[in-house]
Amino acid sequence: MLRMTKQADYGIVLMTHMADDARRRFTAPELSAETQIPLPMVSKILKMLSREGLLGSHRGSKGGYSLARAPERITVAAMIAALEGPIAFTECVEGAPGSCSQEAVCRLRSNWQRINVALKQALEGITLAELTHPLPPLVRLGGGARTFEQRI
Amino acid sequence: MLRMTKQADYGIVLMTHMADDARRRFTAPELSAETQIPLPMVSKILKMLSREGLLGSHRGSKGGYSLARAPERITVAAMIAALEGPIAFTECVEGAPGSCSQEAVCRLRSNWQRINVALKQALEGITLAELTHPLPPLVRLGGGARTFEQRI
DNA sequence: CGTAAACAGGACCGACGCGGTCCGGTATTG
DNA sequence: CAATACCGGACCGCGTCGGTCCTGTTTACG
Repeated sequence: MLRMTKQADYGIVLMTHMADDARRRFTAPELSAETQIPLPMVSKILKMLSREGLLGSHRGSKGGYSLARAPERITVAAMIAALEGPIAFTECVEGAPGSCSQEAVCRLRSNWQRINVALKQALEGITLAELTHPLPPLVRLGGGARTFEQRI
Repeated sequence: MLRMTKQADYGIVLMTHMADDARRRFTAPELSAETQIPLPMVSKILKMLSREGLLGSHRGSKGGYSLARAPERITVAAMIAALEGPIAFTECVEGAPGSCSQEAVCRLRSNWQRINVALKQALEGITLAELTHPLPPLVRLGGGARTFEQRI
């Protein structure tokens, strides 16, 4: 568990595919054929990404979608947030203060927030450009527990 | 989104409460009263944690649950895993090789695995003992993006 | 100017999992 | 033997996810 939705997964597959030819304009049918993801799904996801400003869209015949920014400037965090809302480990992290009845006495909240921030920053540290490399030489995630043993 | 289930959330609240008095034996009704979590829910969660070996249980009158190990030796990762299964960002990370049709051509898998490992290690780096401190002096998560910019 | 291609918006739907409850059984204490 | 408490599992409503479809509207091209 603790996994992201299939929509976000698909979305990242689509974006990665588009990043291979960053200036090209892709139609939904093309992307469906090239990624094997069913067309209606592709269409739905591209619409969301476009609405969220990660893709530019051009209507009409010869229309299609293209990356709104260079792949280096699109983070994994942004894609996930666009497709499944803000990244929040627990309800109390996401909600406005007061949404949790235990808030006053809950010692966990600050911990969750830290974990959440760390996860978010990890995902913000990975760009679409880096995803295009099968075994990226620089993935901004430490490989060992040591990496996380830092004082705040 | 990208959040853990309420069961895991509750479970960690319960465990944290128990860690306050690590050698005490708690009954489900007691814990329900002390945490405001409905009894049937508490009962269900404690059963799971016990089955997974994080709690010891004693039946009969004067029975109850107690921590199976010292709070320093119980990680957040273990609790989450016990309550909502293995930590897996995407299906392809969790499933046996072959479960994803795109596997051969998918360049993303290795990236997901790294992200997953990093997340897992972050959660493994936090112990129940640390959760009992409202603002723990040492939470094993970097506070800045720099922390993650390390070569593997 | 008409037609085809393609995006836009949103309704719609089935299925599954989550959150939550309840019950019958068994072990332990006194 | 009675009370307490864990154990296993059935059960259920409801929301969300995954997925489809339909009705516009915009644009290119002949």
